[in-house]
Amino acid sequence: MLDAEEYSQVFAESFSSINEITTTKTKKNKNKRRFSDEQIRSLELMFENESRLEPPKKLQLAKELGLQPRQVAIWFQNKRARWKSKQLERDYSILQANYNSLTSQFEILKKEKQALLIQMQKMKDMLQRPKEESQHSGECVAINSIDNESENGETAKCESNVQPSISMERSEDVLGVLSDDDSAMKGNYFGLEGEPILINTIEPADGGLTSTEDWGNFETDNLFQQSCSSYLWWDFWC
DNA sequence: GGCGCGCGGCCGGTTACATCA
DNA sequence: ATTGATGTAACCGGCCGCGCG
Repeated sequence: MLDAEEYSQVFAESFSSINEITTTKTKKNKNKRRFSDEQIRSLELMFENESRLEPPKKLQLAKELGLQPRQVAIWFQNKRARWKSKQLERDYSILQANYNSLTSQFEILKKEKQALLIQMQKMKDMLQRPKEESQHSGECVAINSIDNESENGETAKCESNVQPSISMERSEDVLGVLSDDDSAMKGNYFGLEGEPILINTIEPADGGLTSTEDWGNFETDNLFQQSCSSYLWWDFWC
């Protein structure tokens, strides 16, 4: 804090050197004069080394620059505030870039998911067709035989109530999960579920997960491998 | 050891002024 | 010459840590 003696010293100096004072007035006695370029350079240089000044250094710097210690202290306070404000802007830009990157990645994933759903539907139809034909003709369907053999250890009999291991009911469950709202999937893929881990997902805008280059190398096989270990609805593929 | 008190420093916000387009 | 925007030195009030009695 500025004591009375220091205050009086500041004002005495300010009012005595009229040529350096642009204006002197106001009820708050604000006597502003901008620091010289040389003073600013020295202050900036010191700030780069340490954003907080030890009292002895503050006194020394003030003496060297012909300023009051109080002025140096205030300059550092203001500088820290300005730096913090700038830093916030930088952080915001990075976050925004990462968000945009994640959004585009998610859109790609969504399209891929749609393509997979269509593919799955086609396969489902392919499975359904032979079953219907067998019901009409009374013949066994090869796929049913294979499945029953693998489960029961013996050749399956041609019974209409025998269900394939890949049941349509289950497939529909799978589809049900898949066609559920995107937010669940989004959360699982991007770690948005539960406690926010925003900081952990942040990557530099020029690299890491968020880079389009990496995304270009993204392989769905890896996705399936990862998913198989944690998502039951991918059992179908495993 | 816990407490109140004064002091000094910092911070967020604000004011008043300088500068520039 | 005037004016609005921007930058900044200085200030204010509140908070916190520290030393001391």
